[in-house]
Amino acid sequence: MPRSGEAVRRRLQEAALALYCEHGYDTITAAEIAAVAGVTERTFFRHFPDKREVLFAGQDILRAELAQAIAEVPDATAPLTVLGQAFLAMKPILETNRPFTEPRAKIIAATPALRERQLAKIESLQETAAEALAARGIPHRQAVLAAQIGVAAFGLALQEWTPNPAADLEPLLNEAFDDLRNAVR
Amino acid sequence: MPRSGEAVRRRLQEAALALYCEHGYDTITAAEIAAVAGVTERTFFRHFPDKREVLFAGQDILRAELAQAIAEVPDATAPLTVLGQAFLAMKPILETNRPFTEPRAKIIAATPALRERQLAKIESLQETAAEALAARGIPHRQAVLAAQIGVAAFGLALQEWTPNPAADLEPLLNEAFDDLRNAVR
DNA sequence: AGTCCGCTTGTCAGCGACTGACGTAATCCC
DNA sequence: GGGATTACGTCAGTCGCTGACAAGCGGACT
Repeated sequence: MPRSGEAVRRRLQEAALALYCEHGYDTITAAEIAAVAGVTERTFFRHFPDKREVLFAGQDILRAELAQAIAEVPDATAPLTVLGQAFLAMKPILETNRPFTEPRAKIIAATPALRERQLAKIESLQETAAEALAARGIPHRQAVLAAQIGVAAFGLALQEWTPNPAADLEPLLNEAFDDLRNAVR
Repeated sequence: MPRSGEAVRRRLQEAALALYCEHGYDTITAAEIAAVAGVTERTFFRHFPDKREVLFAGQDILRAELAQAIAEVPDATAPLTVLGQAFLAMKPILETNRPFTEPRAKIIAATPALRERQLAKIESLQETAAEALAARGIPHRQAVLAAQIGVAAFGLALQEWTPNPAADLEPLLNEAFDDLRNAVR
């Protein structure tokens, strides 16, 4: 695997995050990001398919981790409890990326184009969750529905966890799942 | 109100739908759509903010109808049953637009950029549903959660209703809500 | 009737996102 | 050490989208 190019990629991500934060997503051009990273606009688009995706790199890793976490949950029949434990198992990864996720969330919330992309990422996360649940023997439709609800609860918990440095993920996650269960009645 | 311009707008929508269907979203340019509609590319972008939005016009109307339907549901404490009845009340509107929704759904499903936009529209539908529930006196967080689940069930029912001309919406809706309730346990 | 006004559209110039083709320097592998 | 990847730069071009200005058109007012 090419060890080179990885450094450029990281520099592009950091430059993009910093510039987006300071000047807003719309006013920053891809050429400017590339210039700060010391490369050309063309190589920016070689590393990322478009100007938005530079903020969503690592989503593939997250999906893979979630799939593995779901597969590794010890036997629990209820799909939602499986998801709850799987999400909790991803805590270390989330904490590692924490310094990036907060400014990232701010720009995304302030930029409709980025919010759209994020919704697409969330949907793909739902799909992998559904597949991972199905692989555990849960019927297709039920897996899809549980994934939808579970990911929604996960997002709700993250939404409160992200801007709050002192908060612990576990109680927020439990609270979100409980509220979701109550909302159905 | 300008009665003129409305005809151009409709022609643009129909031309876009037809061209997208036949040649795919990506290969069709805004100028081509405009040419078929008998106008210039510039006026296309005067009627629609971007190339995607031409397929999602009328979403504002749908949101308004949903808000009104939720407000008009006779007293029912459980937010999910309110939503169920509200969705059912929108049946006539959905059936009116039916000839357009099926080809539309096909292109959207085949085009990631359009799928992203649709997810954003669904999110805005969730938000209006949450607001309408809150206006009924339902606590904020509970309203948001119920809206999330309810809209998900609605989308599930629509997904089966759209490609099936003979299907009735009501049983599909009930089925979706029931499955969702069961998925929580 | 004539004029003024608001609205819609056409035209033009221009920026930024993105892509394909081609050349080049560094790196890897034998 | 030479050939093959690999990552990048350069160039040219298309398309999405926007601002500015002018032109036509109907409706209102006198």
